[in-house]
Amino acid sequence: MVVIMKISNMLGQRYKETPAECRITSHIFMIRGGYMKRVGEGIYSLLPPGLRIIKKIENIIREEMNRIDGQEVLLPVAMPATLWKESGRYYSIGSELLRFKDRGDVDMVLGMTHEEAVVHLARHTAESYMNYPFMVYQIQTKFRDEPRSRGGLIRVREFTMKDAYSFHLTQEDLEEYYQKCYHAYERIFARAGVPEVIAVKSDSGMMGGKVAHEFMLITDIGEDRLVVCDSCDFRSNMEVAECITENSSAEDADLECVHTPGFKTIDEICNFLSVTPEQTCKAVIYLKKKSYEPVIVFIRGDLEVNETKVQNYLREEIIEDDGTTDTGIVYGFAGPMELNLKKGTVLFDKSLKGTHNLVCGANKVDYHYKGFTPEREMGEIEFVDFAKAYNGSICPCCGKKTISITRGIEVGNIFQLGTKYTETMDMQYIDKNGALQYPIMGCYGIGVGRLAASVCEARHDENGPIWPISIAPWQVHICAIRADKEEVAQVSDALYNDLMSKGVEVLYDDRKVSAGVMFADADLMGIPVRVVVSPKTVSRGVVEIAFRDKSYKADAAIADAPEMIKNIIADELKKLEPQL
RNA sequence: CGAGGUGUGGCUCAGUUUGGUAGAGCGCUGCGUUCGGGACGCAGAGGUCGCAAGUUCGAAUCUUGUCACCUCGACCA
Repeated sequence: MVVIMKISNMLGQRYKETPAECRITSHIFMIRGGYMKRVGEGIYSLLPPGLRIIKKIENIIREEMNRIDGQEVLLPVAMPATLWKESGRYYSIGSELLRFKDRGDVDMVLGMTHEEAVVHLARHTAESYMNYPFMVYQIQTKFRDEPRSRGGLIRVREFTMKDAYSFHLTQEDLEEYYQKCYHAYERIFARAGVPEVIAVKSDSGMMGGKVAHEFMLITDIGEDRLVVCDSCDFRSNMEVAECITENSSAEDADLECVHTPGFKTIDEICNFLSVTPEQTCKAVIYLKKKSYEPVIVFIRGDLEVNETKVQNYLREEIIEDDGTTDTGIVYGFAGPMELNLKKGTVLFDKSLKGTHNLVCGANKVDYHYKGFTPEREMGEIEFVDFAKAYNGSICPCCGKKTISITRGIEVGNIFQLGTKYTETMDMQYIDKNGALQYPIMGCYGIGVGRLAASVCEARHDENGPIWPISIAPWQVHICAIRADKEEVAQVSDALYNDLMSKGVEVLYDDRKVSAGVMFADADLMGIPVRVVVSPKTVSRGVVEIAFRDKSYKADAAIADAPEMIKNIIADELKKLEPQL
């Protein structure tokens, strides 16, 4: 890695104003600071400072993957579609998978993840049980043709990802290794300067498998909604978090059909009939994506439907009802009783279980029922958890009403995959008894650029990023104020050469610009240790050493400065070492 | 893909309502003065106003189409 750089000949410009297209902090600073430049939608070029951050994060990840016996490999970016046809994902994945043809008219894809490629690599290579377990990983470019990229490096189409794949003989062995990887991830995020990253339970989506965790940085700009308990360790992605509600103590009442002219929404009904949303049962309507058959979810009026749970229950995708299908539903007045569905599925959320005396639609224009008690009216019905957890709902772990909802950025994930890919792609080994078996897989990803942007989100002030020293593009930033003065140039040149010879990474601002410009740029570069050399300091025989986060500022004799700086860097790096 | 918004030098924007042939600040080049928190003066370079068609004697400005970007939603292995 290049150790030194002078700003006077470093490519890149720093901007005083916020570019119009940027909204979030990390995007603003990484464009303003000349870390990267946009090329197309969700596609960026990296300039030296940006690339150096990425490389440093990669090295931390590499060290931690090696610690848990990972073997680094490199899988291709472009590959023949046949591999993806084998696993079936060529057909099941939508247009996020970029497909194209080569000159010979052969179907090709750009890798958006590498399960297929890694199984191709490992099958017929690990044919004996004695080869197991093993883990391979790569740090490679991925391309996902996202419908909407955003937020600078937070969500892009082309990005660098560390992806690891482990292969095991038994589920127990996978689970043990999964824990190791979980721990390695904690070390990676701590070393990258964001020890506050938490693991949450997550949906395994279409990756298959059962157990999965996502590593999240809590921040308001995060795209994922998280459910965390303020009383215990419960942490989950909204997609899979169980919603537990408390029933009101309402008594049974007689069923009564009432005239509710034009009142369709829960608010209107509650207002008109003087009830609270908890005393209503609403119908939320979806369509099955393939068949366009309606799916009606009945749920307590104050709650929202968690669509991921519905999809997982139905084992197929649903979409919002766009109103173009003749479903036979009386919109605004749909209810569970006398529901005249031509086709479709009716589901009940468990928030309705054990409730009494609710208001619900009567499936007749301008009419609702009062006194609806689901189990009395409907007889045996299956109640399933389809609701979104909410602030103050009951924690599934400790039972207290201390659930709170926050947002987070997913910086990494780990999955227990199982045999989905080894089976579809026919990867087998011979066990002790000579029988053929499918190995069990786990997979583990970290988005490198997204992690860099996340660190910037978590570590900045109003003037720019404050990079943790472990991933800072350089460790030390020399500001030579009045570099046109002979004595300043001499001292700063000497310091720069001395630090370089000691292996310190130095960014040297040797430009003949005003102090204001220099400091503003230094703030944007966010380098943790700043050394100021100026006529004032030189005349006193010192240089000034200051931390970017303002936690330290002191003068050092010119002769002592290099050694002192070296020690400071060692100390600061040590602070980021995880406590095993 | 749905709703809303925006496209004018490298960057941030004004000018569009009411058509008359393009401006400011920052940045960039040169000279001089200044200089420990985005200095100042003077002199320069740089834009067929996203693109296309139309209306008009004349279009950055009006009409239609199209493309791109931003925000919210859908999607997200």
